[in-house]
Amino acid sequence: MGAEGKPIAVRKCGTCGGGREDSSLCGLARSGLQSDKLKRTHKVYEVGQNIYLEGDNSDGVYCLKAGLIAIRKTDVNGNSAVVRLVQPGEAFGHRSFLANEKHAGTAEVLVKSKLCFIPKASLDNLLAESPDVAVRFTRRVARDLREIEELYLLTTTQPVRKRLAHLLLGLRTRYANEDGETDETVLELPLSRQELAAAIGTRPETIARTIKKLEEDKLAFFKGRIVTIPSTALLQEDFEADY
Amino acid sequence: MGAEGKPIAVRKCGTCGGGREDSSLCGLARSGLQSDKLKRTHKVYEVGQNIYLEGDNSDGVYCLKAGLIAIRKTDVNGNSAVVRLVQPGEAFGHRSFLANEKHAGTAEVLVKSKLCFIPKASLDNLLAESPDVAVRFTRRVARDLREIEELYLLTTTQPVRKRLAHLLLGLRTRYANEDGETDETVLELPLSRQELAAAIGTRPETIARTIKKLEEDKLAFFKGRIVTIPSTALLQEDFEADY
DNA sequence: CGGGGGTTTGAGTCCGTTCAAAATACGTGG
DNA sequence: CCACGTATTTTGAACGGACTCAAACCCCCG
Repeated sequence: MGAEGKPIAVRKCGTCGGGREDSSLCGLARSGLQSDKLKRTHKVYEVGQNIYLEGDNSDGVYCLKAGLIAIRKTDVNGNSAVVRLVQPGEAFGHRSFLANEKHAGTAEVLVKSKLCFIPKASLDNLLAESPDVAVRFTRRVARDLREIEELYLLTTTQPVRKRLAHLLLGLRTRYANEDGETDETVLELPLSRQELAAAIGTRPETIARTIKKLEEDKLAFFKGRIVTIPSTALLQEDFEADY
Repeated sequence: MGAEGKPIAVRKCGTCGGGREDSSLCGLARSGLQSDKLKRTHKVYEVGQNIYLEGDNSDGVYCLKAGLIAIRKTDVNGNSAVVRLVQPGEAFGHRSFLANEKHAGTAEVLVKSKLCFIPKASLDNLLAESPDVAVRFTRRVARDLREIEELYLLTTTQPVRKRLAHLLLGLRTRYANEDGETDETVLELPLSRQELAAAIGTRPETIARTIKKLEEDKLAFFKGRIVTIPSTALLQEDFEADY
């Protein structure tokens, strides 16, 4: 009954930005049910706010429209790690909903964010009526799983320099101004140095020193939050190098 | 329409061992479909064999009945990390099936293993007919996701000593002979030192040295694969300590 | 009894951390 | 718009955990 038979196109949710393919919860939801049964609310959060805390009950699923969110896990001793960066077009909070568990991490706003929220109840209806959507959700989580396994491998085996290069290359897609001609890329970091450090699992001091090295090697230049990469190909090369 | 309405009890698959709750693919499958539509095959693998390789197409899902499997991811430079240890009663290979992707890791047999295999085709039927089962699968992956996030946090923030203590504590449940009286635990490690090292993301030399330290502190004693833990409470305490 | 892989030990190095101080950027009120 | 106070970032120096390389050791198997 729910949804059309063929896979719901990889579509963005209303005003959702570029979006990671197939992650769009909003688009997903809207194609599954009539919008009258699907209560979506929209919210705006300022930098530094938390959308939910580790240990909170899951009350629904979020989809980021604009801004930047970090999902951070903390242990009993206060150590913490940023487990994921949520970029516009991506969903978050879905893991706990799907597992029927409390939130396993805190969602912190790094950049003023607009997001839409679909309450648990709506989603339950949606899932019950539209098996299609369930499959889609499952894929989403299965991919999240692969992604964090990759992050785990990267973080446990590569030095900070490579992890930073990797992050820059990843951010480039969304925040860059590529110069069609020269392969030079200018991007505005959506993160502070501290956040940069947390995102790759190191300290701010190390970030500063690593940045300096990258500049010495002319792979990237940092002026505040503006990063200039003379050649992404070169940076990529450095990232892949086996030194 | 398949399956009874209420949640299929958290049950073990036939001969599957203790099993992690709700992970039992076999039990899951059996309650969803008649066994004639569900083709399960049983296989035995020797130490050192690979059940599937990173990059292989997913052809179905496995459930470990006895033995021990490591899921290892490798990058382009040959660096690798054990992303998960599969213990009896647990499913593996399901991520790729659910995401409809190629295997993202290699399944290596660490201890002679018996397992059952449910081919893709059977599972597709199962999922199509029994939404219940789909939900269950989704939960499974959602929990896998939480677990590896926890591993990520542990590995990026804690020194080898703690990670080793954590692994011992985890293995204890399944492989230990607890002494009801004294809190002393004796367990036979299902892994070699090399595998121990891989499992916590370090080198064999570091494992050897760390073992020595644990023995100096009288927290655990190693004779070959036999580990004696005078007090799991003490070991746990050391693991949680904030030094 | 002689390999041969796995494990342990030793020495030296390196990357990243910690602690502390200096420099810079930032926001707020005057 | 400037000045000030605060927070962030950068720099420096020293430490330390884990790694590398290499050799010795051990245990299991043939």
